[in-house]
Amino acid sequence: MQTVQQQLQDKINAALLAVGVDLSGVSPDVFQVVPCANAQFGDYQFNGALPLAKANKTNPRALAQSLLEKLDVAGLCEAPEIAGPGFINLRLTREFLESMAAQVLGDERLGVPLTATPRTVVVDYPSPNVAKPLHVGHIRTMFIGDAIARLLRFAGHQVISDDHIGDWGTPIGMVIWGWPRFGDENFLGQNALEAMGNVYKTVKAMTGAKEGGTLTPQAKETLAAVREETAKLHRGDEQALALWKKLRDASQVEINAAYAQLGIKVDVTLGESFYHERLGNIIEDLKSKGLALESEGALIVPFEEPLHLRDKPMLVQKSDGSFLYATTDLATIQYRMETWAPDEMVYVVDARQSDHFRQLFAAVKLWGFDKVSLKHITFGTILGEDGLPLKSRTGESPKLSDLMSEAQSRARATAQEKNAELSEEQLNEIGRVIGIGALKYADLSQNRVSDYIFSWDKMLAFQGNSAPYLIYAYVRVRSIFRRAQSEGLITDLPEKLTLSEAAELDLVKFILRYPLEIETALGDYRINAISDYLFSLSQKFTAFYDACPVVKSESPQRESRLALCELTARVLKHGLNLLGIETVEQM
RNA sequence: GCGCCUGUAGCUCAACGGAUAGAGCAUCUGACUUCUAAUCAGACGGUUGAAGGUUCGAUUCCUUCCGGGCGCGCCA
Repeated sequence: MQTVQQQLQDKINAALLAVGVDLSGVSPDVFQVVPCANAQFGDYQFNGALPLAKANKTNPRALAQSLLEKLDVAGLCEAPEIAGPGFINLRLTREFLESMAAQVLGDERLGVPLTATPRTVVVDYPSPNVAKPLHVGHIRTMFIGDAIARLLRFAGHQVISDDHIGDWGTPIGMVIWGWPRFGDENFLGQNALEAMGNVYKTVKAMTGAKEGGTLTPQAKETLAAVREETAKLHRGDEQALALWKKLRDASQVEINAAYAQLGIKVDVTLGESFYHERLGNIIEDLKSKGLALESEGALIVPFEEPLHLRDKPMLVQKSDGSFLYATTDLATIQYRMETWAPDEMVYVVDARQSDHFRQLFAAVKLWGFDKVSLKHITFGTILGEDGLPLKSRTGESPKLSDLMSEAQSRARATAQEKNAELSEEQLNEIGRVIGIGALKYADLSQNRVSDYIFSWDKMLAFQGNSAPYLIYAYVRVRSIFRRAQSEGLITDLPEKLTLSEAAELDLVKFILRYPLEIETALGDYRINAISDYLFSLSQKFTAFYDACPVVKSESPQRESRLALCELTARVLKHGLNLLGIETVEQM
């Protein structure tokens, strides 16, 4: 089905054609029909008359007037109006809204069209390092990455979420070297990530020990030993490999458990180690193509463009012959191209790695993969209360597992306090859904590019603009339906709604904007467009809930309001699902 | 030094180049014998860091300056 915006757009386009205005030299997004920011002007507006007037050497109001004469919106809108300097304001008719709402209700996709240009997209997330514990700093890649994957899938794209875990670099080398010295075998079985994280932190501290600004002799010695241990692993040394496998598998179990608790779904897990056999060939290939050069004993890929990378080459092989992150990333891209031939790869990674990805993407282009679109979807850093980034190695950042259990127990306690009729089982489920949902919402409702300071109260907010607020709106609908059911008032959904109150009209109009919000969010992966929309939707529903009795109203208004409730609930549930947030039936 | 990001209400944040810059929290006033008050109605709160520029129109784009964060060859 066509969205409201598309229908209006078609009418405007036809009018533009009929008037014969010169569209050249004006950016196409100027012709977009958009929702009015302020409802007092109308529901949608067309602002194109202003820029077009200039190109056509006329005045905007006159141009808007001639457009109006050719604009046929009968059946959709009331008579259009020209306002201000030349805005054309469109107000949808009640009849149109009544019939559109029923159509959307009958549509599995809630009125959201499938993309006209499906792509195959690899989404790279969360890609944690197996040697370090998961802490709150990891939630952004998990939540944002997962939401992007869900959003793309819903839009009709082929998505492969690929967890590129860090299991072959220096961090795991540190743990392998340190394990016989500081490792706790018993603890490994109980909490692998923490057991390994402890060793990692110890070794990291040892290799970083400084005196008067330079590394101590012991630190240098340890660093050399770690490098040798890592090199042994990469050479295929049996002992190192056996220990590596044991440690990696143990931490993978825990990583998987965390994903399961958080509802993070990855399609494939292909860590760095998966690519190690390719690395030598890649170096040879880069050399033979003249892309890689020797510099200070190491091998680099230099760049001519972009300009700021001119003095910033990408290092692909260390002077001791071992490989780096960048090398593995090249291999990963090669593998993905061979295996899935994607149109796009999306890396959901902290903004601090921007330079690395610029280098990588530039190198990949030189290397010959110039068709695939490579995107680094950056996000801001989560900072500690001191305003500095959380660091896993200092161990001072809250652990992800603590955050999850705190969220769930607070949500459970609140539910128990609010509703005495809930069973133990229900309380546990509500605690889980609301707790995890609140965490996700706190992160996803924020513009992804900005940093934020971690705060328990912010992450676990249960009032106002928060997941519980949205889920509560959903629960209220379910509650109405339970009541209606018990009173025998459930009938087939009406073919068209019967709208009279301002709150009803307002709600319907907003529901019909869902496709537009999905489109906005997909534009540059701005997930908070969805959360903002859902919050406003919940506010509008609550206003309706307060103003319009449902069960106690008379037919056909009752059926119409039930339909409107159902529609709201479905959009809410659907939108929350795109964010990876579940719903409950009662709370 | 170079590069990227950022500066909006007391706090945390929104705002495809569009009309009177919006929410939440906090503070204050009200609303539960009512389809669940994890709620609602209302009040208070702004020189969008500063100055220029482009535009019919700038929180949004450009320039400069000021403040904050991050990154910059053998880590990932």
